[in-house]
Amino acid sequence: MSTTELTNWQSVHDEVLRRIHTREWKPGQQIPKEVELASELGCARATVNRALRELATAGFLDRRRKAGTRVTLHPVRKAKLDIPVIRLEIEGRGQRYGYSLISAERAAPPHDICGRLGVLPDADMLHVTSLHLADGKPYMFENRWVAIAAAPSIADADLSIISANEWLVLHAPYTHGEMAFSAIAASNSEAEMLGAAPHAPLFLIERTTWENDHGITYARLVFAPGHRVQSVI
Amino acid sequence: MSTTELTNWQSVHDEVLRRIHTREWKPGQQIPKEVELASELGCARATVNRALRELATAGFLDRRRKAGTRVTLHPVRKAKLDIPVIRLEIEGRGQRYGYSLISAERAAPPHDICGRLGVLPDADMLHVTSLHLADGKPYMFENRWVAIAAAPSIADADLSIISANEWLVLHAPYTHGEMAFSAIAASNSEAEMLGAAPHAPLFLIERTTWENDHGITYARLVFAPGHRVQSVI
DNA sequence: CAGTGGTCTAGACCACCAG
DNA sequence: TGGTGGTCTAGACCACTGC
Repeated sequence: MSTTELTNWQSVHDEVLRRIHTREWKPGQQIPKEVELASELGCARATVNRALRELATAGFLDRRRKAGTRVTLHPVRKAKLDIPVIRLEIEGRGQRYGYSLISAERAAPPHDICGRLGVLPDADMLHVTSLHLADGKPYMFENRWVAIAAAPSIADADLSIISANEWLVLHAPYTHGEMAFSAIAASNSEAEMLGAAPHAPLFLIERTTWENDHGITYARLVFAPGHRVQSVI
Repeated sequence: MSTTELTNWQSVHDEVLRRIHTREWKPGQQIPKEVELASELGCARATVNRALRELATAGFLDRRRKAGTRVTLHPVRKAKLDIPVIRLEIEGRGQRYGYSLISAERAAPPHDICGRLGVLPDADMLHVTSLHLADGKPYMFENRWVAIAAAPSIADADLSIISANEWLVLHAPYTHGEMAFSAIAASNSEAEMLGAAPHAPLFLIERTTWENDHGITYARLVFAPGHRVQSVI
């Protein structure tokens, strides 16, 4: 079938993807085992393994010991979304980044924040609101709660110079987190700050991060009208 | 340092992540080379390589030949987002899936669709609108354009039984695509169909897919009020 | 139980690129 | 141009799981 030998994992990867795509191997169908493919293509089993493993992670193949490898029936495509620091996101568009702190004060967390982060109602927390600008125009309004216990030195940080977002990235790495996208109607204050009409549809990102099941921060990011988040599939 | 030997790539992965996280290895700092780590941890270089490669893909490490491996300065976290077929998305929540075709007719594509998909204005296209239901309630309104040239047999499909979404997944796999999220105000027709107030903020997903730089379909998916897309970081 | 994928190893060669 | 990561190989043992 193949006149030339495929001796690197990328070409094996591409060849297998081609066979899936051309329906030579149909959804649900079992494909040759690693040893067979290796001998057919003229390479080591480890090479085939590497290629098939990547395809399995990408959702094209289902692999199970003893049962073999099959083409996924309902491929669940995975979108990959890069999440840079806001400043870099804006600068990456070739725009000038601006930032202005609105408020920063210690306060007891509201009930819903406690639930999200898993902290006690009497926890010592920092409540920060700020506005991020692109080319001088409002870009995003940030409303954030930080558990001081998880990042004590933030109490000494000058958040009028560095955004809480960026400070946390530098000083309080998280082990895992959640992100949620939705659409909301602008509140009066949000509308005013972002230069939007009251009740205008705004894009909202909520982000919660933990350090080993220890809540660090919850951020509510409201974007100016027209904001789009793009992703490659 | 480590009393026990780490002989599998996952433990090496975790150990390296631990050192990054505890600031034993600081952002920007160069970490030991593969051979050194391998001998320190008591495993083969390939094992270390596997672990470091995964960490680099995840955005924690920057690796370059000759320059060595460094802890990423501004880690760009990657959100992973699963994109199942709508039916499975709804059933996955334990809800009953419903579907109703609203319209399906051949038509010349509007100008903006031509641009997005890269097809000619006189291309033969199928315009499909439909409503997806969860537990009998409106869940998402789908407005889709399909290039018939890219999937000829869709002309024969009975789209009142199987959604265009699902038909395409089964019969016209794509090689790559784009997805964009945003917030819009409900149009009158959208509001009526989704049971929302006029001008209510709605969540919009636009999805465009290609097969080797050959446009297949553009879909505009408007979700019922309150829709959230969640993702793990 | 036996077959398949998952992984580890030791060694080798190569590609890239910083110095 | 030499050092570092990227990859391939042949062989081995193991873990899971369908039969």
